[in-house]
Amino acid sequence: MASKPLPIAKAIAYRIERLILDGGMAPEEKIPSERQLASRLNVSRSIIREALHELHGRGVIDTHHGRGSFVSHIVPEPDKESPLIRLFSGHPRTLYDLLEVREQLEGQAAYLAAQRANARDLHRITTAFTVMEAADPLTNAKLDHAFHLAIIEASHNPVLVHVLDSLKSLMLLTVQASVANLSPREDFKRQIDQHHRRIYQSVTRGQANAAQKAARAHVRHVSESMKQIEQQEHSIIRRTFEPGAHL
Amino acid sequence: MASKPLPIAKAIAYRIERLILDGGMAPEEKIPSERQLASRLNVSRSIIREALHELHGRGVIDTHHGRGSFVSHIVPEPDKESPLIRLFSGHPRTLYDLLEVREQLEGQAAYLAAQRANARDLHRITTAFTVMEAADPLTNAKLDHAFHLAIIEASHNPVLVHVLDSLKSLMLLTVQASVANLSPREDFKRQIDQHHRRIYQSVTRGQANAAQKAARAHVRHVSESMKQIEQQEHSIIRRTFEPGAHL
DNA sequence: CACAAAAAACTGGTCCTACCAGTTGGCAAA
DNA sequence: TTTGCCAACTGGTAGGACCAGTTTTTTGTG
Repeated sequence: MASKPLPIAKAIAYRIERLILDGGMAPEEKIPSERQLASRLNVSRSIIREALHELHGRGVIDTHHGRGSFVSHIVPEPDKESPLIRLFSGHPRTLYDLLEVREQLEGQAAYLAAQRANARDLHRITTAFTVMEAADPLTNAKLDHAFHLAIIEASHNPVLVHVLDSLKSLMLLTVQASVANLSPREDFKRQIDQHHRRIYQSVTRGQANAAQKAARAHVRHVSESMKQIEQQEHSIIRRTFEPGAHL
Repeated sequence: MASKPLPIAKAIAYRIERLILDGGMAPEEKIPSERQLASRLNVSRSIIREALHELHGRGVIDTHHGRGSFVSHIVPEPDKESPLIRLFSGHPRTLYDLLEVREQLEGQAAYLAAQRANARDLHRITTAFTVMEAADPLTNAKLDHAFHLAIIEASHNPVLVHVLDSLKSLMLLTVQASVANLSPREDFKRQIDQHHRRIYQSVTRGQANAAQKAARAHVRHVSESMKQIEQQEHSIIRRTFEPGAHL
């Protein structure tokens, strides 16, 4: 009694989930089109559609007419007030709680990435790093994020990917502006660059412990810098948290 | 601007769900055949099938080849609990990804608790610990959870509390059974107790590093024990995770 | 050259028809 | 009566045709 002849649609749903998990797909990432999946998995498009509907029912993906299907993220958009969002907005202190947790998780991500990154991961990390290094400080925010994301995904731990994504979207609600204010300082940017290089080298060389240490130091440094900024320029961060703030 | 042009399949899924709920259909009750529904609701059978797949994904119905679809006997409670979370359950590998993350965060929680716990925190931790130690192994699960929760909350980091709570509820979906199988082993329980004591003492004495180390070792030990169990008793865990498995 | 409009090339959404594959129940033959 | 087979259900799969949004490319201007 090996196993019951599982219906293909269910099996396909399961395989697509695996594609999402093993592929280290981040939330909001686009899933191959129905026709692509159909030909790639050698089943009819009907089956793919049924499988996708099941996954949608489970809350795994979201589908948009004409655009495609996307991996959903844990923390729903700000529209549905998540208890978290409400808790966090308005309490600057929580920002540092967030960074405290991020320090651990980014460290672990770097650690695991150093151990598990495959050729494709290393290529993506290298690309992100070189692009980021060459870019001007203004457009740096997204590239910085891309670099960190590449490392996180290279950890091949979907739980880590999703948790850090949640934390990130929480931070976006609060800090993005202040990071931008942080960046221009020449010395600060140079320190950040040095951190990034240290992380990059450790990961690509497979030095797990060094990578973990570097990533933790990086987050901690950002956190402490923000604390200083906050003390110096009271208004900036506080304004960001103002109820009406829009980013 | 009444409502967005909701896709027919989604609308049909909603209508069928209402047929089930408003119609007061009992669990195990057969719902009309796909062809019947199609003609009665004036849509193609494809749409019906996609809608039914979505309902299956939500756990509302179960479908059997040649027999029909039936209202799921599991309480279709308006869960609202974990949306994307369900992606993780059903993939054994993710369990260890989860534990991997938990190891870090429980460690950090213990570390922070050792630094920040106030008198009230210490009292709660002590109470939870003593109660747990005196309890019989059967009712241990909840007490164990209470103990860990007390420490996590003593970290005074709301982010940490929330994230670990999410992970915990994830694990409950998957492991509870196997942990129950794990618990009876006398030697295992004794080891666990020793871990708990080590964590307890470190936290209450304010030894942050020791607390962190102990908490990490604890989670890692649980994880490795489960791996062993999995190898020994292939069928138990594997069967639980089988795609077609119904629990 | 720059830029906006049009067109092609995507994406998912719906319908259809035919056929395969399990399940059930009734009817006929032993 | 009992056996066994054959419809007539049920869901499962395939693939084509077309509609309806989105994105990208091309093209026709200014």
